[in-house]
Amino acid sequence: MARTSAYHHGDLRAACLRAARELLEEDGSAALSMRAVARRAGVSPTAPYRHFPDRRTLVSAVAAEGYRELAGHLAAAHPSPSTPGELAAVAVAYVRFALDHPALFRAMFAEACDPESEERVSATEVLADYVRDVIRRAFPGADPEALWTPVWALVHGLAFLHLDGKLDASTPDVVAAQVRAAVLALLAESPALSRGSDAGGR
Amino acid sequence: MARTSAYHHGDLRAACLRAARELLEEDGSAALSMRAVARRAGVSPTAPYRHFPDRRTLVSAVAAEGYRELAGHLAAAHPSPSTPGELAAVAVAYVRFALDHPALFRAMFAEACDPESEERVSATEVLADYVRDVIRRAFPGADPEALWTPVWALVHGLAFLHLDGKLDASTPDVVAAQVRAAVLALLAESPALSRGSDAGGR
DNA sequence: TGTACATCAGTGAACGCGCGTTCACTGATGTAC
DNA sequence: TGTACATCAGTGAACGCGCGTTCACTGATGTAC
Repeated sequence: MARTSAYHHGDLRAACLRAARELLEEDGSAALSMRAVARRAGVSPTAPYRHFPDRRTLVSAVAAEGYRELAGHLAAAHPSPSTPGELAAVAVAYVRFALDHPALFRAMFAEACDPESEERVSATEVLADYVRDVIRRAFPGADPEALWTPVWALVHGLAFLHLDGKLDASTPDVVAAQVRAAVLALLAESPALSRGSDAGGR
Repeated sequence: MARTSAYHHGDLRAACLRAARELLEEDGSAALSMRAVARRAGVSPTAPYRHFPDRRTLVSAVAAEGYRELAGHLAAAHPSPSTPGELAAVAVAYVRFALDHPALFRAMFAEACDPESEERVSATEVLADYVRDVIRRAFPGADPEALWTPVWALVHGLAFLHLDGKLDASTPDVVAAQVRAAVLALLAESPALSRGSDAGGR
């Protein structure tokens, strides 16, 4: 953190990202404008352009931050899940993240995104790798390449359906139970998948 | 279709919906403004307000139309799927619909929606009922209540991940193969699910 | 069949708004000598 | 240690824009008698 005069902000880039996050969480993606960000960062309307060439870039940077945060959140739920039950806990964390940060989650996934933001692309890949890893550990007997897509899709779909009110999301507990049940229903007893799952107690 | 003078449009409501759909498909949800709709319908900027009290209502009406269309599209893929393979075909149709109408699909699912639009809510329920029905037929031995959520979530998640470029969506065939594989990987061989699946040849 | 009138579906001007972005600028910082 | 100057990160006025929505209005339609 730099010592700052009133004129030179010191770390405007970070302040912009923080402001953007707050706007997103408070009022949704429509509220995330360059001007609003500047306003909230206490800076002239054009100052953010020193750090982000345009709005797209800002949004991409926020989204990338979101991916990293999500990854951290999943890891916190269980550092190295190796049973369907532990995997379900990670799934619950994924859905919870979406519900706790709806606008951010949508910015990360549900908005036209520019494929050119390498920061964004690479952050996505980190997430995909994480999923693959979890699969490998939870289902050592199965082909991770064949499994990671459906598992991610299942969890991702649960997140969105809850987010959009298509499923009951009235309390965290209800959501958690639903997610756990859904994951286990599809994963727990399939011989194609669990071949090694209960041997893998880590 | 009513015969119309230049002044009285005749069926402006329908024309607005059509215009909104086109704007959505051509330029995404940001392009769907009341004024743009009016412009495209060849009518003064405020004429649509005769039929839709505000923008939200218009968007909800478009989304509701989308749900009905999606339901029709699924039914067209297979009228009464009763095996995992047939269910997979329906899943492919679901994802295809999303990729063919990305902005519409997002308007239907990925945008803050007003829960007060009964048209919208009831259209969603039709869709949910359809999924339940499919499950009942494809897995007569299983509990449909326990299954319809994860199955819908899986397919829905596949749709979104493809839509957002997180999975390879370069050609329809690639997508179809991926979706089929994902659905079958999770459903085909689970004893908890397929108990009746291959007896149901219909 | 003809007329009076209520209703309905449009018009068009106007409101106030916030937006993204450009531009020429200026104040602060740090480096070379 | 002191000065000259390049660089950098801000400012603030201005651009043109399209938006949602309001309002008082007017032209067309259809119904009652």
